[in-house]
Amino acid sequence: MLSKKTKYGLKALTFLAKQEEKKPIQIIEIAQAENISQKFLETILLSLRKSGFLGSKKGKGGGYYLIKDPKEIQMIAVMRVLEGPIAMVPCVSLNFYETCDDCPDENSCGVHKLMMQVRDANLEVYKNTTLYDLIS
Amino acid sequence: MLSKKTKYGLKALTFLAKQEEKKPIQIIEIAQAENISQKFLETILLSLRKSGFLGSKKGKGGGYYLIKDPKEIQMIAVMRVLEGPIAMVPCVSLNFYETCDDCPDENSCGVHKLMMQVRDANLEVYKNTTLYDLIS
DNA sequence: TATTACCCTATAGATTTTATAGGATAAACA
DNA sequence: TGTTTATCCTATAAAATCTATAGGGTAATA
Repeated sequence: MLSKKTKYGLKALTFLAKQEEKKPIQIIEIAQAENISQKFLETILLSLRKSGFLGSKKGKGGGYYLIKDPKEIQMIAVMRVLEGPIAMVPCVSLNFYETCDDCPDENSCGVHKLMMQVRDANLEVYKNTTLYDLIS
Repeated sequence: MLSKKTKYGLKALTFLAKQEEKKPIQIIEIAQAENISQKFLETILLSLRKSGFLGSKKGKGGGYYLIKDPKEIQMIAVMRVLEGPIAMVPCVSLNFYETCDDCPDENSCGVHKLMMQVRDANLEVYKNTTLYDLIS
């Protein structure tokens, strides 16, 4: 299952990407438009800013805005920040690799084999999709 | 993340598929070979039996065994039983479709668009992989 | 300096996952 | 026929994770 965090994060990003002007948008405006709890969204946007996707401005007229062009934002990077590793098991993760305690030999493990294929299929999608693709 | 239930279920299935003779194998033997809690595995095997993947025999000499040839067992069916829907959001699920309360229009929803592609990529893998592929 | 709106961490509440308990049922075999 | 063996089945406890909120801090604007 996709977490609400990821879902809301993606919705916020698409909302910002759809803006004509690139001026800051308030959290509350995004929250209302996308039916998201404002406080929850606040923490999500914060992590997106810390990850380099968003910029922010404080005070009156403040809010969040996209730093990069939507065409330059790959879903693979967004998903890793919001949802975590692409792989469904750590033993096939490219960025968060860990051995399984219970598994004596990865190469003869059927789960490993299957999950490698699943990982690759997902990587393919996320690498070839940008934020722009989601709004067009 | 892949749940332990799914991981253990897949391991049990591959263990059974690897058997030369197709006589019943006791839960405890699978549990020990694959480092799984016996009682937890018991509930997993039960659901695999109820779903038609396994047969069982009670009493001395009893245990679980595969009903079909590993080449006839598609991962798509196994995954749906163990892990649930393939789709990451109900609004793109083929078998468990539900609308999102928060989303006024699926067709203009970026999350929907992305998750359709992810679903299709995963379906492709799970449909084209059999239990036999995992042990060979 | 008052107001606005993001910053940040901790933690409460809800849900799901993981695992166990404990007896019921059925088959094998002496 | 009675004992042993091993699955059947449901409820529930324990743990982990996800979702959401609280509540004050900080910086920018006017």
